[in-house]
Amino acid sequence: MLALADCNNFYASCERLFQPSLRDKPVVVLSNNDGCIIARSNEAKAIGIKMGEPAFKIKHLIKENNIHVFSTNFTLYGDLSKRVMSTLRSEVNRMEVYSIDEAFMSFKDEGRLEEKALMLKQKVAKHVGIPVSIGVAPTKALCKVANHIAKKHTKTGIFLLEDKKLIERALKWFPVEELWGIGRKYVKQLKSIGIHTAWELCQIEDNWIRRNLTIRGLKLVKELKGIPCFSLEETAPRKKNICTARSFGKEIATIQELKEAVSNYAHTCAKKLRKEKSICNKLTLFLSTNAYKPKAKQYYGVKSFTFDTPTSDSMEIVKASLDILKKLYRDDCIYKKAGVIVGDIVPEEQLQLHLFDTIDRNKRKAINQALDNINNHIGKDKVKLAVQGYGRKWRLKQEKLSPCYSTRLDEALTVLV
DNA sequence: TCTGGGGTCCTAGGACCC
DNA sequence: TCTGGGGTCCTAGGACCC
Repeated sequence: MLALADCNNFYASCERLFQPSLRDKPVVVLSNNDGCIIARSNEAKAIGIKMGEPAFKIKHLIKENNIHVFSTNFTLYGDLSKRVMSTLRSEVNRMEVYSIDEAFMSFKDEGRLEEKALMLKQKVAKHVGIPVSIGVAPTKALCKVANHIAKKHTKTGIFLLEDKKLIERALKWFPVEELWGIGRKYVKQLKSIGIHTAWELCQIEDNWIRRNLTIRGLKLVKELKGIPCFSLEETAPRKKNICTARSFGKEIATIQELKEAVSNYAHTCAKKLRKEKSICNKLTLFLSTNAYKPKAKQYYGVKSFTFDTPTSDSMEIVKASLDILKKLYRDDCIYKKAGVIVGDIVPEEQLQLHLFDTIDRNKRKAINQALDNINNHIGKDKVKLAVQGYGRKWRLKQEKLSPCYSTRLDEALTVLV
């Protein structure tokens, strides 16, 4: 048996954790640049705030209902996620961290599965303070179903889906659009042929599923029938691509400002590569104008570059990005977004040298290591490349940013006794 | 009228996830 | 005024090989 633990309204719960007075209040968290709603407390959901809704469109609702708004604070969420995961890990033998707020765990056939789930939930609540729901079932897809039921239709936040009859009952009621792996397009296609529930999906012949929903759809159906097709992946596989992309706080037009933004994104990609002990062969840069301004001139530029020798060197990756930028830049456009993607990633130790390489790679490695060490010690980007600049204009808008309570000593909560 | 058979590798686009 | 970011997997089709 497997269990899926999923944090309830994770980002909203993180923000609330340090402001207990918001416990029963509507809370929302915004995306980067304070753009869209990406998390809602139950109270905010009840008011009718939708996921992904642009914040400016619901200003009136926020005001009328006194909804508490937060800018996204990934440092905080990342740290609390780690704490939730380590608490769960302390109680199970095998676990897969599936996302920032979800983990699959193996539950041995030791009976009393519900009690074990309840104990886990209570331990996380006590040690970290984040509410989780847990679904227990024989396959991952059924765990997703069980978790959904646990979250929406139980008081305990625990649901066990083991008994064949109970599984059938659940699937006959479970809407196809809530299934894991069934997105908007597939829902439309399925509904057009009269499939509305998970159970009905399971009645379709395999060939049709295979043809229309690909092999992944077929695996989903098998999992719903209790045949495991997705195994527990205990170690995260090496990333195949790493992307750093941002919309700018304000639109920018000059190549100088773009250079600053792009070199910062490129440097971030390089840092992420080094953290994973990976090197990349390929670099892609893209630039885009504001697609929400249809009257303005629209442009989307994208171009890739292949390194002769794979690298994770900040200087090399920044330089290559700026070379592409020069080629993509058009001075008759106003830009809203840019991004750097490094791909074709291999492990650092599999470095294939190039016969005519001109860079002293050992020296560069030492420089990058020193850079990372210093910045990890005394603060992000305290030492950086000059080209990264001090520009303010393109930086994120984060007007409602909460403190990094759990990762910065100077932002820790002050308690008056 | 009618033109083989058996492969691999790469990429773009589309679907999905959180 | 104002609309996120970061990923994966699958498939079809093209280019190429013998």
